[in-house]
Amino acid sequence: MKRATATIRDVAREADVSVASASRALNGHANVTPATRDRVIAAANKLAYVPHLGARSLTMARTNTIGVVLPDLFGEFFSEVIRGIDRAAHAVGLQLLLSNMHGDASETTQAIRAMRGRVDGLLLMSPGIDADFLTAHLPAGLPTVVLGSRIEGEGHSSIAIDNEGGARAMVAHLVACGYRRIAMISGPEGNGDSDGRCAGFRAAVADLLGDHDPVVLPGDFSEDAGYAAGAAILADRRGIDAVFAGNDMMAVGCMAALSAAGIAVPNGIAVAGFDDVPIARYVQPPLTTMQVHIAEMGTRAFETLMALIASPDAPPPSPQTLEPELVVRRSTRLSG
Amino acid sequence: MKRATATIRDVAREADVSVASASRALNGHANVTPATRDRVIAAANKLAYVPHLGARSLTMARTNTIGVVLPDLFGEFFSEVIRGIDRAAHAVGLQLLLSNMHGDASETTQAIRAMRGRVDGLLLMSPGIDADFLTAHLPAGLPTVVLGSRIEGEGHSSIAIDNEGGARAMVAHLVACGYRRIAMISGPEGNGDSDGRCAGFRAAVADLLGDHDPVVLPGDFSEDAGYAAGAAILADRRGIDAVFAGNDMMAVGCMAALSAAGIAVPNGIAVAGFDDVPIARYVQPPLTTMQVHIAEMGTRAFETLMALIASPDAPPPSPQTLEPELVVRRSTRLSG
DNA sequence: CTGTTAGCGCTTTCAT
DNA sequence: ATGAAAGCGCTAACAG
Repeated sequence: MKRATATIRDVAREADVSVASASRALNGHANVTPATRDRVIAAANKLAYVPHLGARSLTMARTNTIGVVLPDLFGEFFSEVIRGIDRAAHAVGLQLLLSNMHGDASETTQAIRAMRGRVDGLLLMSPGIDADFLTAHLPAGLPTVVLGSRIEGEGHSSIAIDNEGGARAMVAHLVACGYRRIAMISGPEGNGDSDGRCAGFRAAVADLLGDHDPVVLPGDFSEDAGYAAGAAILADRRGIDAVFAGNDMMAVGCMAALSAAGIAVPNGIAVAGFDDVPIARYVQPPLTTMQVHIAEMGTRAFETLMALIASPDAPPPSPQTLEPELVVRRSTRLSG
Repeated sequence: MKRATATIRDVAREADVSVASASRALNGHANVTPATRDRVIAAANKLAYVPHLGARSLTMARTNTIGVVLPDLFGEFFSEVIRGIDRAAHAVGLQLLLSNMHGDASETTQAIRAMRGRVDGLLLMSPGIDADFLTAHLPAGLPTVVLGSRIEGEGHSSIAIDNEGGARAMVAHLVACGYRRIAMISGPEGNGDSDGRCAGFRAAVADLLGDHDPVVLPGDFSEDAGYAAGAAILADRRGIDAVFAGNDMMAVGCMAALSAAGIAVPNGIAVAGFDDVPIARYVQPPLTTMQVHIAEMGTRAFETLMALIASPDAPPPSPQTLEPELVVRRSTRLSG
């Protein structure tokens, strides 16, 4: 015989008061006699009463939950964003409704709709999202901030990594180290991060080295792609003395290819990455990379969302940007 | 002027039908004239109607959400469990309400209570949880399965890693490689995983080597602790020819200490870890370790939960166990 | 096939 | 200080 959890009505009856009083007592409102308050508390304990938050949300039109929809991302990134969001959410007592979405944009729409009535706001990260998409698919009046993509339209908040600036910084570092012929390994075609990094790279090599037609090898952010690119460079070196991979995993793969061929890093060819995943400091040699403060992106996105929720008629929230930070390790430092 | 999202009533009015018909049409029930169905759909589109899932949950007494409360864990583990859970949940269209909890057991209680009325079931992972705790703090009738701890009491489901078996397997491997004096670096005092691994280690060295008083150095699962333990071994070697770290990060730290002192791994001293974090394959030499199928633990936990939800009066769900798998890399293979 | 009615569990005016 | 009643948005009998 499975007895379901007691409702506030059971508590009220047990304490011999109205549900109204029970509610007031349970929520610590002022207008309750200490006596009845105690009776209610006692009854609640006796019945092991646990409030039904779903019902409460309905009446209060507030869920104390924020929705998080993320693409199906690989370990590190995923957990870091969540950590950042969670840290901030936890501090103010909010829960996270997660919708890790695999698949395409239509699934994003689904995920967003599934949030209606279950969250007070939305943190959204999905490739290839723009202002039009948002106005088209966001339930009216659901505060939302977009992560990872810069949303230009008004009325939408976003926070993104400055990939372009990061790439420029890396090229500057490489140039400062004395490298003169820098190749890049790009990420997946059409990927926003990859595009930004490539653009920054191109701009920087043009500015700093006068190189208007740098070597850019195709990649897809995987270690294997990095390895292949490394092999390609070995096959047709073209004077390349440094390679800037669009992310760390490709850099790692590239280094493996180089080292398999007996080319020393950084003395033969320098290698740099982007992201600063944990592995970066453990490979041989440790990898120079652009550290992205992923967790902070989550935290700041959350805080922006809180502000949005607090004042729904807020001033136009300009897109925020997060600067990656250069981390120099031995993969680019010319020794001797 | 911020117009809130339309409700089903608005749709009904717009389509000039009752809310009942609107509801039926929207949910694709059979008993609706195609004509009215179309009218309703049209109205819904026109008003950009998005159903309020919170309200729906209340009436249906089903949330299509499962709660996940996890301790505040470090990257890899966290994201892997979630990935495993999410993969399975996504397949059947369920959402995840996350409660990553920092802090102590009382916070666990909080987190659990906060799930009432918002989820159909609970996946719970929290250090030091037992059957008593569960019966005491679980809202009545909330199906729950515990991850990472073996719950012996009846009426509760659990799924845990076989730490003891894993440790035994590792010792067996080490012995097979020819190592005879194996030290262990333990995890944090009182940690369940650590305790299991140490117990397995002790049992195995006793069985296999007749060593009833092996060296066990204190650690806390951190890389630094591993380094310190490595240094301690160097300071007082006692004939140790292999060290089994309670997790990979300590193994990595230990190897760093050894290599800093010029001791070769594995020829001077072999090192093994536990977990198979991504870093394990990238350190030099690559680390032999016990691979734990974390994502699978999540998936299986979820499936167990589904079964629990489907048949609330299920047979006694015996605690499940997940076997780690030996992954041999170069940190333990005697060369030549 | 369709509309009316009654809740789901909770909070909150509005009287008393 | 307390209770009665309305209602959050939706679905599910129950009648027509």
